[in-house]
Amino acid sequence: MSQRRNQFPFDEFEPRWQQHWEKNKTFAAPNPGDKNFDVKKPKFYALDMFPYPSGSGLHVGHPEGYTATDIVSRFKRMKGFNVLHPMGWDSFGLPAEQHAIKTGEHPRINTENNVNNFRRQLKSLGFAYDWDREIATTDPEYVKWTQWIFLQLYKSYVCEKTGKARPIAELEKKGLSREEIDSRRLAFVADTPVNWSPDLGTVLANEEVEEWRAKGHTVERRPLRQWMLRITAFADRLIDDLDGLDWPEGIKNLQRNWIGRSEGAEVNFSVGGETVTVFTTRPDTLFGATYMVLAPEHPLVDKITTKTQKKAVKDYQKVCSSKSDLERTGLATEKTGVFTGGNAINPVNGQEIPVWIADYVMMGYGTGAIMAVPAHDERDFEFAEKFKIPVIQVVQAPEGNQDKCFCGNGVAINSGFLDGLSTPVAKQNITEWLEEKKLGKKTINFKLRDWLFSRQRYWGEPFPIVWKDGKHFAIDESELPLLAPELEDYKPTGKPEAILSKATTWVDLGNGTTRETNTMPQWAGSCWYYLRYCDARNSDAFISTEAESYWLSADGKPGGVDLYVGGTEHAVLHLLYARFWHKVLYDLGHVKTVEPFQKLVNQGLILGEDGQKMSKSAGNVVNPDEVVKLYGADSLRLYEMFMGPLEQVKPWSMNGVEGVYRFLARVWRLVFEADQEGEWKKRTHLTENEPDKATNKIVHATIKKVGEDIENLNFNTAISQMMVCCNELSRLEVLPVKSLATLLLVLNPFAPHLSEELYGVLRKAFPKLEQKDLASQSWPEYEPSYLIEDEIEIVIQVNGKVRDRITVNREIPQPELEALAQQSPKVQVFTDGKTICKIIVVPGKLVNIVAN
RNA sequence: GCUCGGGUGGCGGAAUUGGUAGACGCGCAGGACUAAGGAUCCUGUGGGGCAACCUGUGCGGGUUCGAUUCCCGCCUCGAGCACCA
Repeated sequence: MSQRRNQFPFDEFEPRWQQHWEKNKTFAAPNPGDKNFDVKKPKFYALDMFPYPSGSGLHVGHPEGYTATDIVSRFKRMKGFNVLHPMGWDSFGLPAEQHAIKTGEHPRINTENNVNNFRRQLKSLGFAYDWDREIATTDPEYVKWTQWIFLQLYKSYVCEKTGKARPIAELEKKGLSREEIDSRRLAFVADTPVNWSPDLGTVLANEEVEEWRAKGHTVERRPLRQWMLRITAFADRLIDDLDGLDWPEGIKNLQRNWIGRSEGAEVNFSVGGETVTVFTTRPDTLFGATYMVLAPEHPLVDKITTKTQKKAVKDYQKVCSSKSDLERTGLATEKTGVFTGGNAINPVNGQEIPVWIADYVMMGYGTGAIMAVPAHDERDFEFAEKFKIPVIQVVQAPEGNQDKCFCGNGVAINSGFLDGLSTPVAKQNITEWLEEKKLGKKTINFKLRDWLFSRQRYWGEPFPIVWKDGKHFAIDESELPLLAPELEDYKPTGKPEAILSKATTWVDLGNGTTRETNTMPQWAGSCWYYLRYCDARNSDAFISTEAESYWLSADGKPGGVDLYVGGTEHAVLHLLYARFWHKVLYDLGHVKTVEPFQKLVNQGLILGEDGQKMSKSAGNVVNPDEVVKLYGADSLRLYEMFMGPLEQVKPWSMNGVEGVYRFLARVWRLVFEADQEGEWKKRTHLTENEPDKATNKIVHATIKKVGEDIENLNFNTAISQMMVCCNELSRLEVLPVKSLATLLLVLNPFAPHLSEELYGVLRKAFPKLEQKDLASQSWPEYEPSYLIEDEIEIVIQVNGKVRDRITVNREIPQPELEALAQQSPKVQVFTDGKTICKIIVVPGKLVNIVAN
């Protein structure tokens, strides 16, 4: 490749400005109590989802969201806000540990290297972060407070009356037993079936299983003693509080769906002396129940099964237990099941119905048992058809509905005292009836399960817990942080024992006391990092009351972070977990907002140039370092914002980068021109004269448009407007510096290096200009009168089609305009011989003549 | 199957309390400058037609003086969820 000459010396001035900002701490945000804190300034908290510092470095998806928040942050600063715009590292995680397994090197070393590389890359893009607030979830000082928050969960329970988290000490005062108290903690131990991977040496979350299997790891199900967090106690609030948030509707729906609230009733059936409770959302169809199904693992199956069916039932249970949840539920396969031989008595009419077991009923949802109403449930219908079980209609579908199996609302029939009632009324009536007879009750069920919180890894926060005589105890807060000991090797044992159990001297505290050896999942650190940024160096508390009140003040809204930008991949993980922790901290009085993130925006994925997802195997990965080297940081920033709407998925294009690079070069050449030797020399066409009308118009239209577009996160159209402005200024023979300086000022949030560099030159040459960096200046006000034209162009339509355009005075009276329109020869071609029946005038825009 | 979000030139995209479709950029074509241009500048660029004009925002209807925008019915792409009783 031949040598290419840069169109402007970004490689020289970009690093220089980055050092300038770093040295002057230009973007340091003062906290309440700090010397330069101005209490009159409103705050703005712009947050990026902090990255996991992987070994492969930044990819172009990171700067997309980061540039968006950076532009908004710089803009808000200019608008007089005290802006919190921090960055940090989600630095616990499996890859660093796998590196350690291979090399024997402590994961901290690998993590630090990666963090250093990420920091270098981010700094090379000129983001206006307050680097004094940088945090890493692996920092001992950070781990300390993550563990401290865990202890708050451990020491809390949810009051049944208020639904709020309360200190566990209240239960101790009431004299509850140790067992009762432990069973109510927000952080508790339970034996539960989990996904265990022997070669990874840890349990995995359900949603991680597929990913690791695809990479060739084995994952099996087995019951293990695990730490859980009682997120289910917050299910209602996690759904209800979504309403007040400025989040994409799609993400809200994902969370609602994930939490999965459904209202219905529990109904008790009697089966051979035992009571089997089922959950249904359609208690109104109780008269139509023609059989019952238990999950194969249901504890009552053995008691119910008759002798003759014993073998068939056992065989079926065996087949089911070997299937994973995914195999059972993944592809909608044909219904299977086995009759237990037992019969249940329908409480509403005393009829006997057969009890089956089938794997389409899950032990983990509801009560693990259902009443089957084949006439009004598709799954039951399918099952009943296959096994020749009767179908009884109990809901009359509205007129015209021909479905064999009708699942909607209608009118109850064949249902005794419910007959004639509409579905919602019937539901209510039967539920009241069941409650009266103590045969059931109104119930709300959730899909959400408690959060499996322990991992058997090394590279995570150890639990601040010790064990003695089979009981767990919190360690004293003064002992935090509790750090993991050094290990000889990090290889998994292959047994479902946490890897920290290898560190016997660390584990064994004598007197029969041992440490908990599990560690927390990566989510622990990301659950509260947005709080720590507000007061990152506080060693007395995870956040001070003053910092919390100021930075998270919400002005009546639920959430405190003003803008949170990141990908959709965390929709039901991080974003749900963080909301949960925040609510616990709220209940316990540590924060004053109910929600953490008021406004959330998801940036769209950037695809490769080929329209495919970027991946090493596809060979379409774009390296930001490479782009910065060829075109500069400003070009990268500007291109990623110019590609299209922030939320949209869009493909990369190097030609597109070239396009914005040319635009920046044109801005550069408003100030500089190359002489014979190719050296950049300041141009002589700059003037202190007042701009003319047209120049004022475009410049002030740009101020207005760019400001509004930034507020609405429409960066692509803001850039387009600045291009138009630059093009117009390029055409001027004499360029008023005043206009140019304004363009540079509005360009500054987007292309901070180039704009500062050029402004630095201007302000030296023209002492009348503001003698401050652009970053320290105020956002300009636009002058509305400059935007008004005296002469405007009016479109003239005949029957809705454009036939002519005329230029008229802005204040022209309507009758005169109508007359002018009709006089147009081009219009008359289409109106001749026709009757004009109507003239529609849109002021300032068009005239439509209706003729036929 | 359900939920959400899309479908506009050769490409990324702009415009919707209904009012000039295609801003801006890329690409392409022609020209200028030049020893040279893969730099820069100028001009053109949805399709058809020499032209006047005709036509055009996934498809089919509707409302309207006027629809990319609103309504009804489809097709299609992407993302997520998926036997949740």
